[in-house]
Amino acid sequence: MQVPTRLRMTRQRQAILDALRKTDAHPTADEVYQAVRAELPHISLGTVYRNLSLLAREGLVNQLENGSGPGRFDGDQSNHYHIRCLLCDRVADARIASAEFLEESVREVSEYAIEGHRLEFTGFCPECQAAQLAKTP
Amino acid sequence: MQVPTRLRMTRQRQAILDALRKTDAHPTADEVYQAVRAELPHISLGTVYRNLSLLAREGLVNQLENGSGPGRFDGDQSNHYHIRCLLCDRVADARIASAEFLEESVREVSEYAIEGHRLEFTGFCPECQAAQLAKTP
DNA sequence: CTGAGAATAATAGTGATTACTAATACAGAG
DNA sequence: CTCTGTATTAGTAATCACTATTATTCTCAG
Repeated sequence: MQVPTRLRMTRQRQAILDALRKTDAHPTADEVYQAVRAELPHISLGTVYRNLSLLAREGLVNQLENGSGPGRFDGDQSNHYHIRCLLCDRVADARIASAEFLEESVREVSEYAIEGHRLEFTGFCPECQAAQLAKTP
Repeated sequence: MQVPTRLRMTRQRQAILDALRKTDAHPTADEVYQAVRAELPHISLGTVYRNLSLLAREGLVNQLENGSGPGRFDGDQSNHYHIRCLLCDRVADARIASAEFLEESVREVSEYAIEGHRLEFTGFCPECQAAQLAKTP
């Protein structure tokens, strides 16, 4: 996928994009900032925020809708749902089929012009399950 | 539904709960604050926030997962999904059947202990649709 | 190469929410 | 009903995530 000619590719922007594509975690802006600082120690947090939303607008990355707490970003462009750990807030991919058909049901009962849906699963990640078991034997 | 004996029912708490149950809108903490001030002019915004999350923890109200912007609350205890207007952020109820069966599909492809799901629809409310039409004839 | 305009670093500001603290009010015991 | 202990409150400060501002620097089309 080529960056549109409108968008200059600066070292900072490239580093942010690389950092996101390198991981299968779903980092927050601050985590991206920490990661990119290894390469560009003088990068500004504002630059990370600006470029993440810019790249999201251009469709090069996805911005996850956050239940609460800081927003998270995903370099994986294929559309898929997410599972969020209720204890550590870690996010993993839920590779199930799209549930777009639900929108049709809503159109039948609502005056709204339905455009899309957000679906996220909640639960406990393997690490936190293990930690819970260790605490209560 | 009786409040657990642990929870004192202060005038402030009761007013917040009443305000939420009286409306079918899905007000933000600040909107609840404005509404309750009609009755209790000296109530503090912090009190509203504290009681809303307390009532949510006790299961007396629901806290909507906010995409972005301020959180919203719902006095309606029956479980149902929501539709959010992409332009004005208004929230309406989407009275379709629960899609709990999706969780089973996720359990098959994930190590996470799935506990629930959050589903929200997005679109344009009747008011904003009309406004859009008026702008581009 | 070079210069116009886009992007950056640093910092200040904003909006939503939470924390703190001294004062107050609720609810059960007497 | 009054007393008393603790939960709760009002008011304010602080925090958190993010956005705006601005002077300076960097990119890249020509």
